This record gives sequence, C-alpha cells and structure tokens, in this order.
Amino acid sequence: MAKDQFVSQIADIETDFPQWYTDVVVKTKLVDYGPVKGTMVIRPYGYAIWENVQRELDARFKQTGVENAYFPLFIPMSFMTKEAEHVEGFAPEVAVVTHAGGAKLDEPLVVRPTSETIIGHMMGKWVESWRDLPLRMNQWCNVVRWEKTTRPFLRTSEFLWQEGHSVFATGEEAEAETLNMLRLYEEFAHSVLCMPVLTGRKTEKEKFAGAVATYGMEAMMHDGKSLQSGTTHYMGQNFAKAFGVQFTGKDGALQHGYTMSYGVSTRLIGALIMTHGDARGLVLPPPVAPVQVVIVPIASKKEGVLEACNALADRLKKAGVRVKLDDSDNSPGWKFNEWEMKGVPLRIELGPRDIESGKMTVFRRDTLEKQDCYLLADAEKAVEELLRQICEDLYARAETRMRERIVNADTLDELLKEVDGGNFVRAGWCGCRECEDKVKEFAQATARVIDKENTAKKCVVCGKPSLHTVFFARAY
RNA sequence: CGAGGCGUAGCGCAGUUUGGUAGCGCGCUUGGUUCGGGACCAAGAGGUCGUGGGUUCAAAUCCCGUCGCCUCGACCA
Repeated sequence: MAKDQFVSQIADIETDFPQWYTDVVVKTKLVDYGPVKGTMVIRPYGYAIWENVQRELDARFKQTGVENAYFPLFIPMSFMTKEAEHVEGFAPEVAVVTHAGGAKLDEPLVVRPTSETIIGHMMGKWVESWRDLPLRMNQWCNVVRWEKTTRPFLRTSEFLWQEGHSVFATGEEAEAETLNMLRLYEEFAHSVLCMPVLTGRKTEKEKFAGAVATYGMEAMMHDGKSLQSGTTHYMGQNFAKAFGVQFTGKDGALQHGYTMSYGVSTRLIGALIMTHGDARGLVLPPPVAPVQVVIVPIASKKEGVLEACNALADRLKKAGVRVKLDDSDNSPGWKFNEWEMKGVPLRIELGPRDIESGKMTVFRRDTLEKQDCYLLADAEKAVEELLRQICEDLYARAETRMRERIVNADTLDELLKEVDGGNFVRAGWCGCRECEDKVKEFAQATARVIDKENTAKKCVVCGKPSLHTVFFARAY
C-alpha cells in the first residue's frame, strides 16, 4: 500500500517519459517553478549538482590555459545588429530593456542571449599586436532567451551556462581550438557525467547564427530523442570584422583575428537525469552527486548505533567522500526511498546486526543490489571502489543502449520507422537544404551531427550520391 | 499565434450535470508507541472555491467578461 503510493509519486518512465522527467526534477527538489513564466528556481540540491559540474569543467579549462572573466549582462542594441546573421538568429528570442532609472533609455539594452557581441567589442579594444594573441577567456553566467515553450533544465527563459570565447591570429588555430574544446566536452561527458555522446559537425541549417562552422555534442535520452548538450563554434573572421578585432602581425600588416566560442549549460543536468534515471527517480553519477553516500541508521535509539554511524561518516568525510548521515526520525524505509528517488549512488545501512558483525550493508542505486559483505573496517576502500565501479557501469550501460539504437536507413520510410521506434538513424545525405527539410517534414527528425566518415552511398531523400553521412533524430 | 484541458487548504483532487452547512488523501503541529523497504494511535491547525460583474431567498455550482497555468503543433543550449 505505502509502496504503491511511493511509486505513484513518479510517472512511469516507459510510458510517460515527459511527465516522468517533470516529476523527477520537481519531486526530488532539484528545481521549482519561478514566478515568471518559463523560469526555474534551482533549489540547493539541484544547484549542488551544477556546482560539481562547474568545478570539474573549470579545472579542465584552466588546464588548457583558459582564464575566467566576466562581461556585462546588458548589451547595447546596436552591438547585436553588427553581425547580420547573428541578429537575425537571435532577434526573436531576446529580452529588451527599454526603461531604467525612471526614464526611457536613449538606446534599448538587450539582456544577453549570448555574449559574442559584447566580448567581441572588448576584444577589439584589447587586441593590438600579435603578441596579444591568442586571447582565451571563459565566463560563467546566466543568459536569457525568451523561448515559447519551456521545460526545467532543458529549455528555460533564463539559464546558467559557461561560454568560452577566444581569438587567434590564424584560422587554423581557431579551428583547432574549436575541435579541441569539442573533445574536452566529450571527455567531460564521459568521465564526469558517465554519459556517452555523439560529436560532430552541424549542418548549415543547424549552425549557430554568425558562425562559419558549428560542432555539437548530442546525448541520447531514454525515449530515443536527442539532446544537444554542448556546442563549439568557429566564427572565422565574421565577428572580428564586425567588431574591429584587428592586430598588427609579425610582418607589420594589420589584419583581423579569428574567433571561436563554446558553451555548455544547465541543460547538462537535464541530460544526465534523462540518461541515467529510472522508475524510482534520479540516478546520479558519483562525480556530480551532491551526496555520494548516505548513511541510514537502523534502530537508531539502540545504544551505539548513532555513535557508529557518526564515526563512519567522519571517516568517509576525511577520505574525501561527500557523505550524509540521515539521522532524522523518519522510518528507515522512508529514508531508503527518499534517497533513492534523489539518486544518491550508494547507501550504507548501519544497525545493531551490522555493528555486531563488523560489517555494513551497502546498497547500489544503479543496480538496486544490496550487499552485506563489506567490512566496516575497510569502509573507505570499499566506498572508493564501489563509486568507481558505479561510474564505469553507468557509462557502459548508457553506451550500450546508444550503440544498439543507432541504425542505418536507406530510404525515408525506413528512417521514419526507425525514428518512430526511438532510434537514431545514420543515413546518407546529398548536402542540400531541401533534402534536410524533407526529412524534418516527413519524419520530424533533424540532422543532429555529421558523422566523421561518409560511409553511406546515397542520399536518403533524393538518391543522389551522399556527401555526408548524418545522424538524424528527433530532438528536445 | 492555432487546438485541447485545468484553476477549490502547502501539494494532489472530489464536489459543478440537478444551486441549499466547504469535503477527502497526503503533508503540517502536539503527545505517545515504533524503526532491516515510505509505521501506528490520539488530538489539532489550515480555504474571501483565480478574479470582476449578473441571475437568485440562496452560487464552488447557472450566465457574461477577464486573468493565469498546463499539454500538443512553428523556433532553440
């Protein structure tokens, strides 16, 4: 009876995936809805995940020599219009401030939807000589995009992200950086989020407004839909020309720099929820889990139980584990379900029986297996080993699922059938916009990324020779 | 912006067809018994029924207006 009530708190992942997702992010107290439509309030438990993402990613950026900086939230409207494609791409979704200080502003201010323009403006001032290059910066901030429909983490009117912006003396360097950052994201997704991704170049249609080339990282969700989880853009000289980013080269000639940018957002949290989650709720990868180990005391009023739990918690804390001792007076069963729903990777139950035998009962969230073979004396080692194993298994499971659900198609009908079945479809493409639009119209699927090799022979639409082999999927 | 649905206690809902004392579950508060998979008992607090007008002896319920939210279609990290 009580069990049924718990299960019913979260929709069925198999039959009602969108509802399941909403339940998970709200009921596990990751987020709440904000008073302004389309905004979300990230609660402490959800924000702790983001902090872990930030820490891990920031460390990687710094290793490659990228420095953090901060640029203003407000961008003069005139900046936005300097790059033609850029303004066209973002105009429909920018929020504009027209009044401030009790008066109408001479020039409206755009609330940044992304910072290429204002950073381009500053780069124009900062870059004078080849000695100033490369200039590689990143900022952690919020951006606003007035989307028509929203969903927590996946698409909100305001979201948190990281945007890196760099300028180089040559196009080759900027392009290389674009690919390096894509690889960095892929490695990060693998080792921190335990999430397999497809990476590759985007088609012209899916390209960033104002870019020469866009590369993307796509993750496969439980329902077979794709989620763009990160992008890198090579801008060529487009923004450098628009904002006068010029330098004097070694040869004394004045020339424009080459810029690139890259970003990932709080959408990553949505991606990992939908990659690893199950019928009981969240399953968090240990590197980003706010709580990696929860200790649940059993018969906590019995002598010695709480003391033993506290001692274990202290030891694990010293070993660098994010550990929580749940000494609230809820019943153990309640705690089990609560922390499982919240995705804590590992639970240790400690009661009189365990203490007497010198062992601890350990429960793995990802496999739902309970084991009592671990010695209390070796707790640090056991926990470290288990968390590492969970990472590996989470990745392997998601990777297998993705691999099994990437299929080839030679015709539009096949493509539609496979996409309907929740698959990604690998198919040939002649390279023209009409055929790409046809796929969207016929199967509601879009070109996610272009495969590294062109192995298909014919375009899935028109039958002409294939220019690229493309991964098609429905997308969030 | 096109189509559909919903606004009643903190949350989830019933009540509306056929007007007649404002209800249920969960949660919350207090006390007690519990504790190895969402425990139980007892007592208690909590609502201008989204909002404005109208009909009526009487409106959550009927009529007109209005606001807000959710889902699905065109854009996006």
